Amino acid sequence: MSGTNTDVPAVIAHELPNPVPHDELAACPVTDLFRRIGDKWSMLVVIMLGKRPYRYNELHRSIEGVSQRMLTRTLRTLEEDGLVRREVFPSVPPSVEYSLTPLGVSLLEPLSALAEWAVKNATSAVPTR
Amino acid sequence: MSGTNTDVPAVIAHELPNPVPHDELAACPVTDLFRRIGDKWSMLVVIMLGKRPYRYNELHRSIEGVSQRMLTRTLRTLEEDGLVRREVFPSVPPSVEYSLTPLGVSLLEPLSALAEWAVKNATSAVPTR
DNA sequence: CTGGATCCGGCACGATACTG
DNA sequence: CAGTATCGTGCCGGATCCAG
Repeated sequence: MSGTNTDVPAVIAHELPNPVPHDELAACPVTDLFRRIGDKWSMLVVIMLGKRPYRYNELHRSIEGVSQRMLTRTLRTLEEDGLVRREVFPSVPPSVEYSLTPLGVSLLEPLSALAEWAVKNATSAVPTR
Repeated sequence: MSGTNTDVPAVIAHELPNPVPHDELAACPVTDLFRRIGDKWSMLVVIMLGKRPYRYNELHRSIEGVSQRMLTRTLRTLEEDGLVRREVFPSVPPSVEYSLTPLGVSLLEPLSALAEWAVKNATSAVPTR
């Protein structure tokens, strides 16, 4: 059973001796990560920006389905988390370019591994839920 | 920049010629995957079950923070998606054991890659958002 | 022990209108 | 072009009670 697994780290099976000091915080880093990029658009944007830098409306048109509001919010959050860099070029029509930071690029690799899995097993899973 | 990346698939940059036939469906497999396991507990459960099979309350105690409702919902969904297998043993106190299907095991690998990334970069990212 | 049923608050998300 | 402001809604998710 444990023959071909890749030595899953026991980062989840931690025990919390103190039943959460103040309120409740990110239990484990994995949970925290998914709370940040596990929303509807974040990883989409990350993978897009992994191919090349994009401008705002360019992204908006490419993703097709995201609202301006959510695209802006997603980009802001990713920027705050240090995954995306925002560059403003003071041209006559103002242009803003978004790109991945080194941290974002490093995230791209495990993320695309997941993406590849999704593509592979898209048909084998239940299509119509 | 493209030296050490793992050849990111262009699964996202598809174009939808028809602006969604009926309602709206899973745009791309990646989005679809995250809509399924991108919730608060799914990948937690998958990673836990990747270590060994668990019984219900065993899982409930291990994850520490999940409610019965959400644990049940999560397990049901994962089962419907073919990632988790549910076995009922008709003992005197009824016992149910959950384990990963082969599909679930295959998902575990890219998932743990993401998990490792999260652990590595947990400190480098913004801790207090 | 393994859940199901119900109530309910918060927020993720979309649509629309407006701005510099 | 690149956003911001506001409103409305669905459903995610927790707490609690109930059941086989």
